[in-house]
Amino acid sequence: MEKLVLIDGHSILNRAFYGVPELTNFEGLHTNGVYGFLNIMFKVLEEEKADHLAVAFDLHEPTFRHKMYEAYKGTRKPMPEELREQVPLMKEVLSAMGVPVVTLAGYEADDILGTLAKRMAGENVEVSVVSGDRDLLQLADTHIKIRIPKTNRNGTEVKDYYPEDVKREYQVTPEEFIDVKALMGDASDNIPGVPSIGEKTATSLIVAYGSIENAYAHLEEVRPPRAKKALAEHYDMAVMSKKLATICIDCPVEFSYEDARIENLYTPEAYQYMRRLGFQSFLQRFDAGQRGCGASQAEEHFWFVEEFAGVEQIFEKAAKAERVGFQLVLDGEGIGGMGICFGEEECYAVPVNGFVTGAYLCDKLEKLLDSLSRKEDKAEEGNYAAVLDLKSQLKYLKLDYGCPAADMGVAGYLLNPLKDTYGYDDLARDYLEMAVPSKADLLGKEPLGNALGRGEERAVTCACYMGYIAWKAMPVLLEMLEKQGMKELFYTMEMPLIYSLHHMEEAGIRVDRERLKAYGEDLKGKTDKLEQEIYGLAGEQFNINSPKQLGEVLFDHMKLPHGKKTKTGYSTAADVLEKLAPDYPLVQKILDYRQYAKLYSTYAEGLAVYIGDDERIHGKFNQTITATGRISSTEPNLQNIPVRMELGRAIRKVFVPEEGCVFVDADYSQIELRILAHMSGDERLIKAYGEAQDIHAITASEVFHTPLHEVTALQRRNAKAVNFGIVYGISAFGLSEDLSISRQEAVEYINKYFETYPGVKEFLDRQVADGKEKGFVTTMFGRRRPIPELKSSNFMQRSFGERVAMNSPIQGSAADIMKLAMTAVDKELRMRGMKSRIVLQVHDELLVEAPESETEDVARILEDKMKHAASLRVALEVEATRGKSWFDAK
DNA sequence: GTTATCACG
DNA sequence: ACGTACGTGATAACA
Repeated sequence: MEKLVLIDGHSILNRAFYGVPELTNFEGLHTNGVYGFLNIMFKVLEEEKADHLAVAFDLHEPTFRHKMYEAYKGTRKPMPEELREQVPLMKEVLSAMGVPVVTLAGYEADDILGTLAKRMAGENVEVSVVSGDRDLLQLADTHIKIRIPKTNRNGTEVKDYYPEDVKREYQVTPEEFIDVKALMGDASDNIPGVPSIGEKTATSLIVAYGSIENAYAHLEEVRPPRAKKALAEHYDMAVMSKKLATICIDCPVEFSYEDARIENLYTPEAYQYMRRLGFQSFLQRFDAGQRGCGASQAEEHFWFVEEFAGVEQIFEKAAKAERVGFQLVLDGEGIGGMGICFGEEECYAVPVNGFVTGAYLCDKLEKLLDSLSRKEDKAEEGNYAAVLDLKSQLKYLKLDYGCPAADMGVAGYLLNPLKDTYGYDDLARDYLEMAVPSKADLLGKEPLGNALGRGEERAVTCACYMGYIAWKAMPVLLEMLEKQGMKELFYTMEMPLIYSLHHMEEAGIRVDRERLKAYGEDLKGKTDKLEQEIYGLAGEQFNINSPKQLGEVLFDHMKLPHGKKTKTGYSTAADVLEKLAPDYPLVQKILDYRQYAKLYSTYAEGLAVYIGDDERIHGKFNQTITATGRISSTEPNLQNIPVRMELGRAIRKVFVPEEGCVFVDADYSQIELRILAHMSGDERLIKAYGEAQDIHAITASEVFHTPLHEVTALQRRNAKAVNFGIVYGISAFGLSEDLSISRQEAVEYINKYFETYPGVKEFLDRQVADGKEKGFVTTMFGRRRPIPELKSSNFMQRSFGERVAMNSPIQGSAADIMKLAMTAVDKELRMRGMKSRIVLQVHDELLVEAPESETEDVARILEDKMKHAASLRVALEVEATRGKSWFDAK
């Protein structure tokens, strides 16, 4: 028997919209409803093994049943804009998949579903109706199953109703269900019902009499008296309600069962939609052959070359090309091969094999880049070598400042820094409108190098794409950078930075293994002792690291007053516990335990595994992660080593320079506030920096109209908090939380600040206004941060967007300046042939390991290059210190 | 894989 | 009324 699935379009889209967290694609289009809808649809189709599918939608014009009832109409909540925009989109996506979208003027989707379900069930077809609306239960029949998706925390579960299921849950048959609903009414469907009759009474009446009409015929017997009276007085209303509640099962809808046959949902058109909407997880459903467009075309010209002579030939030809794209295969042990491309029909996958070693490939690539940069008829400056993830290749490829290779991943990052990855598949999708399989699609978790060594086709495809997409995307990306005013940023800031970061990673930082071990053992002792004391005070043993268990012990068992709650239970965050600590020694011990446990697991234990044979940690510094342009640090994170608390700060004693060396540490003093002064052009703030040592005190003096030397510690602290708040995108709530003052007081502080520095207010307002208009904000150097949240109708989202609009230009400009400074320092050290090396960057701080003899020069270079990395209307101040450990250098 | 917490600028 | 400071990454617990 054939199976037909009918979906209630609006109902499922609505359900999906509210069940899936906010989701937008790169254009800022809301996509969560469509995403959730497709999820439900795919799930149902797989479960049902259905061979036919159709989706019914309401038309927007008022429908028959509603019109008839206008007088009683309550106001239906208007559809939020974020959902409204997804309705036509949803229909387009379905059409692209070849799924019939059925509508009928004058009828609701319910009626279409009812009609089609009954019609097809009569034709010996098994029907499933998918809807979030329980009204549909009246349609349940032997061959009609009503399916209602429910979202719980394990995802979506679908509940099925045949007539007997309806009876079990509601005590009435599907037919009788109409009468129950008519009696009780339904505000959201504009069904008035009978006053004073609710669900309970309605059900019992229908269970007893089977229908409204029959109950009325036996009016004298009807119990309770309240129901009898109501039915007697409002019988007309009940009958009218029944008409409204009855779904039409014979409306004149045209429907071709054959058109609803599921041929192939995974069409090229549908694939384009999935890409545009950013639905990565659905892309896998599309087979390579069905992707269409450029992909298969290109694959015809993908070549596998493993013979030495063949590889030599490739490099010969490449040297004559006007543009080359390449990427080394580095996901296994060492170099596994490369992908290289220099024309639509010139894409090669080369494994390491025999004479073609990793060293050989690197040598050839280095020479190729050199020869390309010398060519006289070269195309535009720098536009002839495209790479992906250049930094990771520099370990093998000895390239340095001045090399013409341009990293297309970094280019992609500048064009949209909000993405997670910038692989060839991402670039192909976003900038070439090509759908290509990602490395994970082709190989899963298997290293590409291994598969390439065996000459597997999937590996050849992957390696070729690495070169091909770099090659093909380059002109597109560069043109977009140019148009968006980021070409200079790309070539003069980001490309050179790749080498600075590589040098820093290569240098690594020395760590005293033994001292770290001792530090860890000390912490272990402290935590063990505290653990026992906590069990003693709590009167029970539990896992202190589990917020759930801790919450239960503190707030359920011991009945301590609880503060905030998280969605899963009580909050045990530090700020909550700190309020309790003075009154409960146990809580103080828990706070201490937390601190020690954190230091132990994340720093003592966590760092140890990264110490290499050279006694150094070579962490990664990532260039394409943050939304604002900052660098991020991973494996391990060296940008969050403790400093604020004494015990934590001590760990910096294990970061030490090489014998005969010292650390020189230089950090910018309040760089973000200085940038604010510059970008806002506020004369008073600029003047303050011209004179000031202590900007927070000056701010306090001006905001509170107090002579500078009379500023109290409290006034200074408040001014400092306001300064921070301004940089973060001020909000009265945030400031009041931070200072533990009332919202009203916080508002006053902010107002006073803005009165004092009106230019700052204008600047911040302008960022928000510009951001709303353009969809992005920019740094001093033209770096963009898109802010789709500014368009949201959700207050919280939009407010977030406004704070981001105020913060990003400041944080991002500071990041830009530090990037310039880093590169300048690194270049200078190298140009002078010095041994000193930058070993860490912590946003506004550079740590340099310097031979004793170079110390003074290094300090001068750091101060000079950092101060003069950018020219602002206020001076950039840099503080340089020295020490025999990172701890001492602070 | 997600959540809560906490380390840094 | 809504429920927040901006930007990160690592860990442990828990589903």
